[in-house]
Parts: sequence; structure tokens; C-alpha cells
Amino acid sequence: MNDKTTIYDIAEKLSISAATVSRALNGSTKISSKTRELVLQMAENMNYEQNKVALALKSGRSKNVGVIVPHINRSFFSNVIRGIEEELSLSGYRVIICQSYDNAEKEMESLNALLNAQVDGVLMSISDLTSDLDFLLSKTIRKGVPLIFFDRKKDINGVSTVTINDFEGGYQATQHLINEGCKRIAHLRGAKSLQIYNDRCRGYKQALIDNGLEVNDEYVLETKSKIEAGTEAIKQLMKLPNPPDAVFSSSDFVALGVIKELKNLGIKIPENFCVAGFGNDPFTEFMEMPISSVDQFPLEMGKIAARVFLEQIDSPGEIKIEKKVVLSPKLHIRKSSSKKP
Amino acid sequence: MNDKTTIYDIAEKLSISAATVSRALNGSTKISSKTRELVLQMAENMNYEQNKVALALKSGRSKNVGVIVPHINRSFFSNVIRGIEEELSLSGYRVIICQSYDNAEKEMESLNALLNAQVDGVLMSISDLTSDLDFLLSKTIRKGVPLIFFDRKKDINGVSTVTINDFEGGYQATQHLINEGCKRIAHLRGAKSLQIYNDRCRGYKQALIDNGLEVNDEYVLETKSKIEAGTEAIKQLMKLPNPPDAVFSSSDFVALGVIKELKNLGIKIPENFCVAGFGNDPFTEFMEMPISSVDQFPLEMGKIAARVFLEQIDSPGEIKIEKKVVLSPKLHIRKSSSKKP
DNA sequence: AAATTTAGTGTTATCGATTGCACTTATTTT
DNA sequence: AAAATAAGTGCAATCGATAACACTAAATTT
Repeated sequence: MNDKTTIYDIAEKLSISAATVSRALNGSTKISSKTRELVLQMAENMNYEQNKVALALKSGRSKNVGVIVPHINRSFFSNVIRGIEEELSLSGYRVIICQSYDNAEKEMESLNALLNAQVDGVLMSISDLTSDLDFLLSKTIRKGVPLIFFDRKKDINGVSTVTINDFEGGYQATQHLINEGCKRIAHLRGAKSLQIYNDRCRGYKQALIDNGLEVNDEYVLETKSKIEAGTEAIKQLMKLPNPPDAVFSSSDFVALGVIKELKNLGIKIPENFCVAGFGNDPFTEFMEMPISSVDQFPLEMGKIAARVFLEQIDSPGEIKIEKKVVLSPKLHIRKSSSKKP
Repeated sequence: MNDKTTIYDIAEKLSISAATVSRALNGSTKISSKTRELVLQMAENMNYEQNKVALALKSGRSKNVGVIVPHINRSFFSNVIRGIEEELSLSGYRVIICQSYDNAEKEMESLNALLNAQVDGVLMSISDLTSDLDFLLSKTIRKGVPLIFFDRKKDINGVSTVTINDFEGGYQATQHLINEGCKRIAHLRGAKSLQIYNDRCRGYKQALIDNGLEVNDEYVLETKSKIEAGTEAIKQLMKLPNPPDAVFSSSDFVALGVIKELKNLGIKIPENFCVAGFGNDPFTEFMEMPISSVDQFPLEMGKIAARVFLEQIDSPGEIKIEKKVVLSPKLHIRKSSSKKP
């Protein structure tokens, strides 16, 4: 009933040593072609399959990499993971996924579990909360396990990062709204503890400044990435004495909430109000009111993160230079912000 | 620089044997409390962490499970995976994901890779194409590796399954359309090689029959699960001498395509045409024209599949009875099919 | 007090694959 | 033909943790 054949079984059947079997299977040159043939034949017959766990113990490489994301059931993250898996499976790596649920403690637990499981590398997008991951992260680096941040990064020595230029994304979206003739552009941003949101916000402000528009702090609100947060935020903004005529949101879901509520209020989009989101979530494209949004190229981001990992793992020397890859975002202009025909 | 402490290192420092260290760390009763304290203290000091690969080799259990899905970046699958991960991480299992890309060969490769990696179980949703997985599957079963199908199953002896009652889902959706007064209900279905689509179609037909409506084969088309496939299919249907007045689609994306095209054609929804989809993809809810859809409870499906796995793995005897769990689908009625106020 | 139990620890084999070293033949060099 | 080299193979250690078994010393029973 138990099916597993080992090299010892093959060795016994052929009355040779396990070492020879191993060499034959691994194509060592130090072996006669007759023995090689015999071994390969017997391995085939006995349905031999290499036990990767034994190999991992011996070699110190498990051929597993860990990926930690806040939630896998979000379009952005599942696409990044897809990219990672697509790329790494080609090199024989398997991808172990962990969810942090935007919880720093869970995140540390996951990282720890992955390291104990002897993963060959960790690719992660850090959680929403500022936390003291540093100890664990530096341990990871010390262990020589390549660590790569994607999207949500932290600037740490020895850690490679793959991100998009969030500043540019924020700038592009805002510049576009200005080009459409909007004068009072609000910004709905994510948590201050994450660089990406700070960068997008900086881009937004810079675009305003570069175009001679006033930066009004009343126009900048922090929201969660949820539809309801968008409806709440826009309600609040529209109560201002001088309400905005456009919103640039760091989240597509928030942008959607904004649009829903504006419809409720009877405000015409895009004629009297323009909206742009961030993330280019698939739904932004196929809504009846397609939403302009900044593409983060999650699939590509995943693939590049995977390639950075492969480079690190293949680098012969112990001195690993971290790599910082920054992708250019691309604004997709859609109806929600297209006043011009 | 190399950080890894083993039980041998601890043993040496304390001038005791590695076996004692192991026992102390594992809370064996056969150990004096002084030694236990000493070991735990030293382990703490030396940042000891158990090497799970060594443990896996010794124990024969890797504490890894494999999950194979067609694509992880699809709402349904990423939610199932989320459920699986959420549940299994509680028991210390890690989840390795593989994508089959609806390709039978890739699927077999993945399954094979997972088995070589000594996973303790495999949870999968089989690929679109009929294929000869049977050999590999039976090998898996013979090896005693629990195998669980979710959603897209194949009836195989010894394999547990977690599915929804697709027949009922199809029936419910169709019955609802009938209740709304639709008389000529078309059905856009997925590949014939998958049971789920056959079952949904059977439910559709049974509902028609039970309500004394004619089953018209011209009204049943096979489509891919894409927006464009929906627009194409509805174009074709509307050219019929006696075009339908409702569509039940096995895919939300197809339903969306149908709605888009009907708008194009100037047909009023839901007044003159009703549409229902399947999957309850998040977007169905927040469209301007929210789409009625059958919920498959992917998160729950994942969690249950995980629990079935845990039951199997914990069953002491070798005789594992397969479990067949069937969830009840739930139709969410939305604007796209609500003629009544 | 002698005999027996038991608590606590060490020795050693094991899981499966790889590899440096040693060893035997066969082959080539001088 | 003797010496040196090369080819092919086996032995044994290794990766890190566990556990069956053996053993010692203390505690308990008679």
C-alpha cells in the first residue's frame, strides 16, 4: 500500500549502493552508462520520486518561498501572487501564502513560521500598522534569506523592493483632473502609516502647486478602503462652504462610494464633478460609469518581485546588494473624469 | 553570521544530550523540571527555533497542504483560498498554491510537484478540460494523502468533495425569473466537461418543466466566462425569431456582458428583460444595475474543505471514508431581475 | 537491608538524499 | 613491464529532530 520508493530500494534491487543510484539519477559524469541506464530503468519501474523534504534538509534549500499579504482575496494582491507563482513555478519554486489581515502580530507570526519552515525567501507587502517588525526582519536578513517588499514597503537596509512610483501616480491623476478643468480637487487618502499613501498624497499636492492651485487641508481626508468610507467622506466634503469639484481617491472602492453618493445627491458626473481612483481594479473598467484609475500593474509587480528574488538567490557571493525597482504607474482615463468628448 | 541554533548546540552548551533537549522542548514528562528550565532558558538565549524540515523528514508530515486552482486571481478562487488559509493556519498548516490555468497537463505537474514536496493533503478544483488525471489521483489516494475537491469535482472513490448544490442554484435562479413573469428564459452555460455547469443546466430545465414551460434548446448556449462572451451570446439570442425575455447565466461576467449589450440594443432591464448570474462576484452588488446572482459561499467552502481535510488527517485508522459536503446556494435578488417594486 | 520500581538521562538508529574520501579495477604512460 | 592515471563504485558522515532502548541512581516496597 505504501508507495514510496527510495534510492535505497532501487539500490537493493540492483545490488548496488544508494550513492551510485543518486549519482545516476542526478546525471553525474562519474558513472558508467550501463549502470545509469539500469538505474533509470528501475527508477521508472518502481515509480521512484525524489523526496524533496530529504533534499531540503540536506541542501538547506526547501525550494519554497513565502508570500505574506494582508488579504489574498483582493484583486491587487491576488494578481501579484499570480505573477509571483507564474514566474517562480518555472524555476521549480513553490509559493506558500500567508495572510496578515493587516495585523502586525499575525504578520510576525507568519514570517516566523515561514522562516522555521526554511523557506528560501520571503516576499511581502507589509501590514497597515506601524509595528516593530524590525527585529524579525533583521533576523531574516542575517539568516541570509532574501527578503523582498512589494508595494507596501519599509525602507530597510538589505531589503529589496518592488513598487510603483506612487508619487507619480498621484501627480498624474491630479494633473489629469486639473486638465479637465477641475479647480477644487479633494483627496481621499489611506493610512498615514503607509508610505504609499503618503507618496500619492505628495504627488497630489505637488500637482496642485505646480499648477498654481491652492492646497487646502480641508480637502484631504483619511479613509479606509471601503465603499462606505467613500460615501461618508464625500458627504462630509460636500457640506463644506466651498465644496470640491473633483476627488482623487487612493482607493477604487472609495472612488466608487463617492460616485454612488454623488448620484444620490443628484450631482452630474463628469460634467460637474470628476472622480479618479487608484488601483485599476477590474470593476473600474466595466461599470456603467467607468472610473478613471491608476494602474499599478500587479501582475508585473509580482513577476518582477519574483525575478528579484531569483537574482538574489543565485548571487554567488554573500554580499547581496538590495535592488530597488520602481515601476511607472499608468492612468487609465475613463468616463468618470472625462468632461471633454 | 549564520544564526541557526540546533538542539545539538544547546546540548553542547549545557553538557547534556540532544535527546534531553528535544524532550525538554517538547514538554515530555520524563524530565526533571530543573533540566527543563535550563534548556528552555538556553533555547531562549540562543534564539533556538525548530527546523520544520528536519521534523518533516522524521515525522513524515510536512505540515504543508497544496491547493490547486485554475487561477488565483479570480474572486471565487481567491476567496476559497482565503477560507482555507484562515482555517488551516490555526492548526499550524501552511498553504502552497498552484495554478493549473485550466490546463490538464499543468494540473498534473502541480499535483506531482506537491506530492514530491510531501504535502500532507491536496485541495483542488479540477481544470476545465476532461483529462486523464485518474492515474495521478489514485496514486495520491494510495499514498494516503487526503485529497479534497471543492466546487469543480470529479466523482472518484476515496475523494472527499465540498460543493454547492448547483442543481438547486440553477433551479432557484430560474424559478425566480419565472416568478417575475418571464416566459422565455435562455441559459448561458459553461463547458460541458464540468459537472457544475451540467448541474446548473439541469436545475434550469427542471424549473422550466415544473412550471409548465417549454424547454427550448435554441435558448441554451455554451460560452466562456467572459464579458465579451456574454455580449456575443445575447446578440445571437436576440436574432432568434422568438427572442428570450430573460437570461440565466452560469457566470457573472457573462451576465454583465448580456446587460451591457441589452443596454446597447435599447432594451429595458428589468422591465422588459431580466438577468440573473451565478457566483455573486462582489461587483454584482455594487453596479449601478446590481445583478441578481447565486451565492456560492466561497469563503465558507474553503473553510469547510479545510475542516474536511483536518478530519481526514486526524482519523486514526487507515480506512478513510470520503465525505461529500453539499452547501446550499443562495440567490441574491437584485435590480437586474426585479420587475416588482 | 535486599529487591524492585521509577525517574531521568544517554546512546544510537532513523527519516532520504548527497558527497568527500577511499578503494578497486582498467587504462594509459613511460 | 612497471608505474601512474583514470574510471567507476562503495563507505560513511551529514543535514536536525525524534524515539526506542539501555542504563544509572534514587525512591519505594517487602
